[in-house]
Amino acid sequence: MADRPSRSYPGYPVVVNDALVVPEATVGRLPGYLHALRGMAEDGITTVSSQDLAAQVGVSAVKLRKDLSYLGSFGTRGVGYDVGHLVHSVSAMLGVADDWEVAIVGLGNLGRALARYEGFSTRGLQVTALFEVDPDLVGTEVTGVRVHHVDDAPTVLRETGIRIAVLAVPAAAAQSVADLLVAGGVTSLLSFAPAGVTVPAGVHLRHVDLSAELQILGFREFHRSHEVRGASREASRTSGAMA
Amino acid sequence: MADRPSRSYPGYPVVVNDALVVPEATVGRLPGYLHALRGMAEDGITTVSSQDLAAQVGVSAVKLRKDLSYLGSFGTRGVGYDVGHLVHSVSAMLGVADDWEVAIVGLGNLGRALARYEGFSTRGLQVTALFEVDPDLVGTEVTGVRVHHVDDAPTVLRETGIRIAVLAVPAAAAQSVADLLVAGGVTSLLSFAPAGVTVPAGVHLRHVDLSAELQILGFREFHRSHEVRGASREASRTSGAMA
DNA sequence: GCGACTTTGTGCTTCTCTTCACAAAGTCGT
DNA sequence: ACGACTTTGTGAAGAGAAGCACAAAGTCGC
Repeated sequence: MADRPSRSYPGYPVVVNDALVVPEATVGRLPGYLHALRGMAEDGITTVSSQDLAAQVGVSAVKLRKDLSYLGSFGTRGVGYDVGHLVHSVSAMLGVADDWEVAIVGLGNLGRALARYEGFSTRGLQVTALFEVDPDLVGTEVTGVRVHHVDDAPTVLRETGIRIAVLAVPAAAAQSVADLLVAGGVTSLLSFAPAGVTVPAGVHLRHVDLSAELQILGFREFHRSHEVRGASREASRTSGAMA
Repeated sequence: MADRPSRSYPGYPVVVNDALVVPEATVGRLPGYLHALRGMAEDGITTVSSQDLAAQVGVSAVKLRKDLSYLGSFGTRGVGYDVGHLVHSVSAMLGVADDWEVAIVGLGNLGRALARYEGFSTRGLQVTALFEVDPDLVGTEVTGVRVHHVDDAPTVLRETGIRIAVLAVPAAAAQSVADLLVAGGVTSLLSFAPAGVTVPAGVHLRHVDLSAELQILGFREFHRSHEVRGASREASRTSGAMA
């Protein structure tokens, strides 16, 4: 316990010269684990088996264990994992310690909804800057946060040092706004625009297309004639935008 | 390719004995292709190369070609693809012909935003039913659609035959509401709840966790010390210069 | 009509993620 | 203390997706 920076292990790599080797897929599931774990902690649960936690999150137990193994966190065989310890491990890995400041660009239906979404604050995310083009909105406040003009984004972003931004603008404006954000020093971008956005290497881009999600479901409905997949027991399919 | 009787005929579904042979990953990209193609069609563009289309969507050209090959659609070597034909092929594959009716459950920030989102209609999706628990909202209308009480979901869904639903309720209610929807005959579910939801086999579930998306970006920021890995995974369009 | 050039289509390789099988390590009842 | 039972951790196998290289098939200029 205490601190164990290195968990040297026979074959499996966790740290290679400061570069973490955690599979992309695993990272995508960590937030889910953390959320479930926190809920458990609040309920006073101190120990949980991979079986139970996995069921709650909706993944297989083996997958969960393998994921956790990358964190170097240890459960106790025959018992399970210590919830508090796990919360700590996963939080540390995700860097939740620092609250990340996030900017939202575009205050249409979606942008406003995101700005007001309470779910962020409890997850270490703080919306501290808003941008719009509509002059009627610029200068106003949404949930206590000032709305800037999108043209001022580079300046404001640099001043605040915000590096994570959410793109909730129309498809047509997506690319140009993205460029503006990158110019402002943003290095992680979450785009909701139904359009392809390209960014310089080094900038992380994730894309969530709501219409596409539904169209994919429509596709499944359309071709509903395959009982072959997955079959039995809990069929929980998580997916976000993957890139 | 003269030697082996590959697949089907000009431009049509690739269905083999009821079992669809289009990779999951490909399906996930089809909506993006379709969107870009429609834009091109509107601009009067009649022909496009895999190179160009891929760049616009943000994937590699080879990936695009392979994806399209599953549709059995044919481009012309040395020229490219016929936009109109491709729009038709992809639409047919996605089943966009029929407009899918979609129900939205939960009219919080996110639910309302989705209900008002204009992007759906142009993509073959029609929001035709809304559900809430808040008695103040039940009975009202949002963008011309009546709001029902969530308890009436099974009935309403059965009457309307809606099979695709969007879950935009708090985490705590997610599972029970999902059960209700499934009881109403929903077979495809898109959940925004930050909680694991399990559904019976045969029901398709997709999960989008907005907080998780940002947390993943936070993770990348936190561990930004690894510009090593293949650098640009996406086609990088550095502002200004060309490669 | 012919050769240079373009662009598609795909077999094969490579890589990543998932699943399986099982040993290791611990608990609990008696 | 011991043996039955739980639950973790992980090597190895399997599945799926991505990328490379190249042949096939077409266009265009002359």
